[in-house]
Amino acid sequence: MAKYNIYMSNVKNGLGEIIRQQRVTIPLTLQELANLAGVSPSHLGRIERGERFPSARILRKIAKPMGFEEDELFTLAGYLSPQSNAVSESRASYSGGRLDPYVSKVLAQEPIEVQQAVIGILSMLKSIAKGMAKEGP
Amino acid sequence: MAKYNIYMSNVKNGLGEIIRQQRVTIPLTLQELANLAGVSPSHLGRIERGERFPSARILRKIAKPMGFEEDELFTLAGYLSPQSNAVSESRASYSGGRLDPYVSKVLAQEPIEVQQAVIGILSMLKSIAKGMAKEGP
DNA sequence: ATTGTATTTAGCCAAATGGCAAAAGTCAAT
DNA sequence: ATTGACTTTTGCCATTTGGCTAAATACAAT
Repeated sequence: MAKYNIYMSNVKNGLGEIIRQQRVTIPLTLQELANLAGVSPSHLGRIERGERFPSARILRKIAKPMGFEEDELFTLAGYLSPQSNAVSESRASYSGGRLDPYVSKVLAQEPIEVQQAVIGILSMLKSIAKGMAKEGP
Repeated sequence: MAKYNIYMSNVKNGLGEIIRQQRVTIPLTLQELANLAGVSPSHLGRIERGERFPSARILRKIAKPMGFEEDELFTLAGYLSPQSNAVSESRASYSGGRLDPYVSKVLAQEPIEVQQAVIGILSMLKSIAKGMAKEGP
């Protein structure tokens, strides 16, 4: 019987499973990911099978090798801030590289293809707008 | 001088600042959030000023009182899985309530208003599509 | 089957987390 | 100014994390 089963019991260990699934489909070995992330492979292994709860620091470290920019995993950040800061900055509109949480929530409801179609449309609109700007308003 | 400044030095403590900002704009006191989340206020305080790195377990706990469903904060999950499982499920296209990370990345580059305009357009398109479906293909 | 190599898991323990209780600020009302 | 109620920070320390090393386990190739 495992030692730290307090949390393993009914929690179904979502995060660990997801990380492992992601790592395997990349694909990477524990050691490779460990090197890329600067974390020990044994610790990663234990995280994946739910025997450890990684700190935010560790999550940060593994985010990039898993396919994301520095703390994009903590777009959380954006996620954590429904109405507050991002919009109320001095330069009123720059997103600071974060995704508005409401936008995110709505989009997440849609099928993947729709999500991707949306940004396809966006890029078309932008290119059109660019063309218009060249001609003048 | 603070004691645990190893990480405070050049990291600019993104996560802590964001959490505090979010908490204050809700608004909640440390104690209130602590009660709601089932975490000690002192620990929360230290997290906010970057003296501690919260574990994933703690992040989960504070996510809901900050305004999100159970582990929505760990839409991370969705975030962590660029091409793998979400799409390759049997029901080919349902997003599972997660946001495609590429989509997220692209959108996050845009100003907040653009992000919101995008979902505005999406909802228009959907309502149009709905109307068309009623008439027949 | 056996050897060799790559990958994962377990043992150990220094270092960090996270809770509790007490101290230090804050601030309004008297 | 002082009291009082409320919020944040600090000191302390049991528990947990996370790295290092060694032991299992998996898996080819011979």
